[in-house]
Amino acid sequence: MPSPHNPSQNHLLAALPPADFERLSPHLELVPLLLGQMLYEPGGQLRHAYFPTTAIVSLHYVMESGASAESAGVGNEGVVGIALFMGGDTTPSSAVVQTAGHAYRLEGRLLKQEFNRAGLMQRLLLRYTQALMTQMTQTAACTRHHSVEQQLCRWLLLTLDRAPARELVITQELIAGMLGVRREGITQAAGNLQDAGFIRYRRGHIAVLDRTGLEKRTCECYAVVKKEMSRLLSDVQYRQGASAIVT
Amino acid sequence: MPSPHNPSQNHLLAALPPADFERLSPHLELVPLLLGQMLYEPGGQLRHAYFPTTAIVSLHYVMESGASAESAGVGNEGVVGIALFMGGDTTPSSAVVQTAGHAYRLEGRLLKQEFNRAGLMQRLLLRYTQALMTQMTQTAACTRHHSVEQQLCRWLLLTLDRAPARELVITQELIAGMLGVRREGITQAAGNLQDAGFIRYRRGHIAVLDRTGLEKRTCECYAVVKKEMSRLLSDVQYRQGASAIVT
DNA sequence: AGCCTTATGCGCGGTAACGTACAGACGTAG
DNA sequence: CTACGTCTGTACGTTACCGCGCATAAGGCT
Repeated sequence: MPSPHNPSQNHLLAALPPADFERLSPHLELVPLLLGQMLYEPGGQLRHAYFPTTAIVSLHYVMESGASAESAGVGNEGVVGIALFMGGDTTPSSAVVQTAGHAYRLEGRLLKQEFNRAGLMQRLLLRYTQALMTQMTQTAACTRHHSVEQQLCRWLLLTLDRAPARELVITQELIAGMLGVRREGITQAAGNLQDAGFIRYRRGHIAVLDRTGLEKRTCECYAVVKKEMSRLLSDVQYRQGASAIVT
Repeated sequence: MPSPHNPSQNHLLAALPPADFERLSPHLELVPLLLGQMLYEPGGQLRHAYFPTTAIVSLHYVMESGASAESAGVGNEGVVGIALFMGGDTTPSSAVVQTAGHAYRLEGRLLKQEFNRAGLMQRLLLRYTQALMTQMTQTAACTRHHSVEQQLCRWLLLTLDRAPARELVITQELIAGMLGVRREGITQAAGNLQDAGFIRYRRGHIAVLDRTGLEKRTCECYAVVKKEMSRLLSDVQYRQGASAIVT
């Protein structure tokens, strides 16, 4: 009986040609990621890169005052630890597990090595990084010009796209931390969405009932990020389909 | 009598070892960048990369509503056209000249080629890209949590660091567009700073009289970006000093 | 079952920034 | 040197979000 876990659940890993995959595979270690766990601290030396499968990780900056704001999220479409191959080795922002689940981790040294082969993995990582930048830019613009409710819709949709189920396990308090707003602001916005019949929630669980409704209520930012992601990573998604064979 | 312009005025170009520089140098074309000029449109194919010397370029996203927000600025410490070597070829955001001046431009194809040599230029470009991401993250957080006045201070300082003079040529209207706020908001904040004796301005000109004052009045975001820039690009700055010899 | 932690709901006053409208002031062009 | 366009100052009501405080309820734990 095979494990339900498989590196191909991560799109980047799934997109690798067999030869590259075989080379990395022995070094991929399945690790559980717990809610709230900090994968790396601001300024701390990165040891591993994480390729999420079912987990979702949030990249964000925490201010001196304790206030915080997410700049981007990472799910099974990407990897946590960009700085390893970008050459900075660390960043001033932190990576925190936003949805518990699993990831495959790889020693930083090996990721760098693989990157420097200048093969498909390098191309994938660079294109993924660009997608990440789009997310960051869009987050900044959205923060500036859109309402909390619109931002909540955007966040729910982006998270849902990465989540294995249609129910998210997260408190309003945590969502508030991601968006950098008050908890009460989320309570109110979520209340509106529930009244509209788009979502239903209870103590740390949010079920999405009507995706289309959320898409209508959110701002353009969701679509921009989504479109750019699929443009940049389209071949990644294609190959992911093929990965079932490998399994 | 030599031209006052020199590729080494751009830190990335200045940091190249002579061999690499000689290879690129014949293809570097000095171009004037006019205020408001759009170097590339959202989604448009990038043809050239631009290495600013005296010009400053703003990367920002323009919403459907016409509202906009800057995600990062690029001066002589960097390059405009990251997407060329990241593999996406284009981005949903645009690049607009924020301070008129000059830049050296290089055909996209040649930049890609140089990047793929996997030499120092690649390392520089990647580290610069990481610095850019820090700027984006910080902009998002700053937008969320800090006042218009603090953001104005941050913006002035970052711009000043890239400007050749201590007087900036820009209207309040344009600054408002960068920060994504109302023009009146800038008028008010700038008025405060002038009353405090930190700046003096008149119709499109802003002279900075007291840097230290601005630094005291701004938020932590300026320091974070600045520090990360110098950490990631320290050897770049070092070599820039040496470039005087080449001149 | 009952308790106790933790998540959510709600109200109130405060405020920063918005949208709009208009007046003055600068400086270039004619 | 006059006129006009552009940039800046000011003032209004409006709004979204904040900060605080507390009430209520849900659900895990013993």
